Amino acid sequence: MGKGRVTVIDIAKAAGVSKSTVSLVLQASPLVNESTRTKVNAVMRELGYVYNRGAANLRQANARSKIIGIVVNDLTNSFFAELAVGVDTVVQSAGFVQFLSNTSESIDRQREVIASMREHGVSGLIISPARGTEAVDLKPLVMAGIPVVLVVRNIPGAKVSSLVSDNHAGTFAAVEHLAALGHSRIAFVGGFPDTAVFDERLGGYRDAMSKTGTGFQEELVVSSAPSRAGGVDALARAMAMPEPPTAAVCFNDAVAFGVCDGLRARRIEPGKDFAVVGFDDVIEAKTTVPALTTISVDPQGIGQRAAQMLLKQINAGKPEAESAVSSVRLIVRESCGAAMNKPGRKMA
Amino acid sequence: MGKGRVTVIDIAKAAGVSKSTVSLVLQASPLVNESTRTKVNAVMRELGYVYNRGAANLRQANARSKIIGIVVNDLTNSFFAELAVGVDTVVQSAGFVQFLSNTSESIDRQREVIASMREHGVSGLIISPARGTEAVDLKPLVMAGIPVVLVVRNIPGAKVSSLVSDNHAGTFAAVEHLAALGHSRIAFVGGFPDTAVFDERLGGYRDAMSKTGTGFQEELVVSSAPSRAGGVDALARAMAMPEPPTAAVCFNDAVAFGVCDGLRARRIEPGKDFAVVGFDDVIEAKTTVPALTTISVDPQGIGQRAAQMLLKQINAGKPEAESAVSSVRLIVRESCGAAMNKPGRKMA
DNA sequence: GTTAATAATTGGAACGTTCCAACTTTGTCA
DNA sequence: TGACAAAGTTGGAACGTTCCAATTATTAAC
Repeated sequence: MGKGRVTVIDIAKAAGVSKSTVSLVLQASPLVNESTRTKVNAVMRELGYVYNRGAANLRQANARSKIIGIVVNDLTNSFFAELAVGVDTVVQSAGFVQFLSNTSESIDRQREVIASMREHGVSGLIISPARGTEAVDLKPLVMAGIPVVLVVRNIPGAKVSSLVSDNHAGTFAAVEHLAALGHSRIAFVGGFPDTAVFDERLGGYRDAMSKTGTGFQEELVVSSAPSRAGGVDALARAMAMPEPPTAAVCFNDAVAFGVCDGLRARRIEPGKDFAVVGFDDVIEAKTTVPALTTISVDPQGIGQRAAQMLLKQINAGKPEAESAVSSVRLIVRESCGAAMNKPGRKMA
Repeated sequence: MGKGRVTVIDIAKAAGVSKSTVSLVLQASPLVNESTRTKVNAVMRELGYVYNRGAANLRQANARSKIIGIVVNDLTNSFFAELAVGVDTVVQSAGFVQFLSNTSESIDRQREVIASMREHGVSGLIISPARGTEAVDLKPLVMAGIPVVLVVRNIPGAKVSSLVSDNHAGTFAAVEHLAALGHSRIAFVGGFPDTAVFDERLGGYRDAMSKTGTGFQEELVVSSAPSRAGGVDALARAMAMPEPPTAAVCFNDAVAFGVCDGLRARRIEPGKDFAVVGFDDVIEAKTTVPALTTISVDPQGIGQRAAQMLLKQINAGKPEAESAVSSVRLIVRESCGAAMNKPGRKMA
């Protein structure tokens, strides 16, 4: 039981050098003699020294800490969990460590969390903003020169970097594929209408419906919470129409799973009697039955790329905002009927 | 663009008081006059002051930082994502912030991550250890007096707190339920045999099989990776037996989903022709079709309780190790056949 | 009007590190 | 030999905060 913690001074004393030398060893400076270095390192191990980053980056006011913060709006959604894993892999290998917090779509919570991270001196932030976040909420961060990368949801007017999926292209491709399979009554299912992501995905759907000649019809858009339960609910409303759809492009995979659940409950077999396409390609998508046709956005990849963008900004010194769009691709599996013998043209 | 960051001294100067007074305001000390407090607060807001925790907990060597670390072995598993959310809710409301890292079952990574957290001065750690973690790996932490709560997996010999589910009781109840429904060939499916959790769950299964009179048979234990894919694989091996099982108690929900997938691929309807019971009660369990009968362990609840245990230790000062078992209960849904008319006695 | 108690405020020292400029030692060259 | 450079090493100051003991201002009591 050492009384206080062991410091560089203790090490210096025990190794018979000055604290300055110990500090140089810590920073792997080439200035220090090899034999001194090994001796100091030995003493550090022996005394169980642990580096105090707090003290360190108090002194070096210029270089900031080795912490990056990541703020997500719903960690229980596996999309974000995977995104966090992607971020973790790259920041970790750059010697950073990650602060992760979950806002549960609460703006207040988000404000607290970001404030707390600033207090801890994060070098940068990766944020998937809560619904309703405005450019002004990010103002203090850019004023302070803290690099920020927005992911998943962009915020117009905020002068920060962003990395979002090509939502428009995703749903566009999904509709084209379904049309090629012979579907014409294709619904757009799930998601909250007041979000940018919803607008983009809906836009891709709308444009593709127009282009393929079937035309866009407002009634085929059925919104809901972007969750499995929301999917079940939305499908019920869709099937209650006078002329129900034969296929659905879903807001995300969670909704798509819900749609499949709802179909089965009605004795309609997804992939056979009805085509379903998701969005995100979460891990479960390929193992579920029927395997889900979906738009792959590679959550881990996005996390990695966002982390790289952030590190670049941190190292560059001046935060040069940069906008990137992560490309997506359609992964055809069973739930759209393409992998079966015949496309799902016969309806219940 | 302020040149340097704004400090208490800047605030003091602008408000016409001393830095000590500003410090007292920061700590919400009752010593300071109300009018002074409001003036100082106003100035802080005006100048955009942000508290420097690094400097603060450098000075107060006794009270440690307001950071708690959480280390999980697989963040992509939604069980752990939910656990993290549970931890977050309670530590956040106690004014702490959480460091989250993912080890991906790598012992080396785990060591790095823990070292990094120590450097940042975490006040305590919640750890779901990577496979193969030994008591000696935690030694430095207990030596340093850093409170640790192990979750999910306990490590014998480590003198730290732990919170694990009552695995034995869970599988025991599952078997009893299936036996009551008329099953006798009940398999235990999935999981890696070299883990404590596996042993405990298998133990509950074994004891219940003996008690119900059907007896324990080694061949009915089919291990695999604890994932959806592992479940598909294990089921294939189980159905290849001369006398295949009519029911399965699965290592966890992921495996159970895989088993359902595998059954459907064989045109066997889970919940009707074959009974499936999972373990964990992840969110998807109740919305999937058929809804999964499972052992509820409430991941968020475990996270919350672990966080409470940790905070208690942090506040107590001396880390008094405490072992808790989180009780579980059987949630009967459709996949075991109980909610249907007849239990699944007719076999393929 | 003096003393005592209370309320509010304050300057300096300390926390553990890094930076800087200065210093010592050793080696090289004219 | 003296001058100079190179290689290592070093003490003190600084970073932004909190703690402590001391100080001043205010009120209460006699």
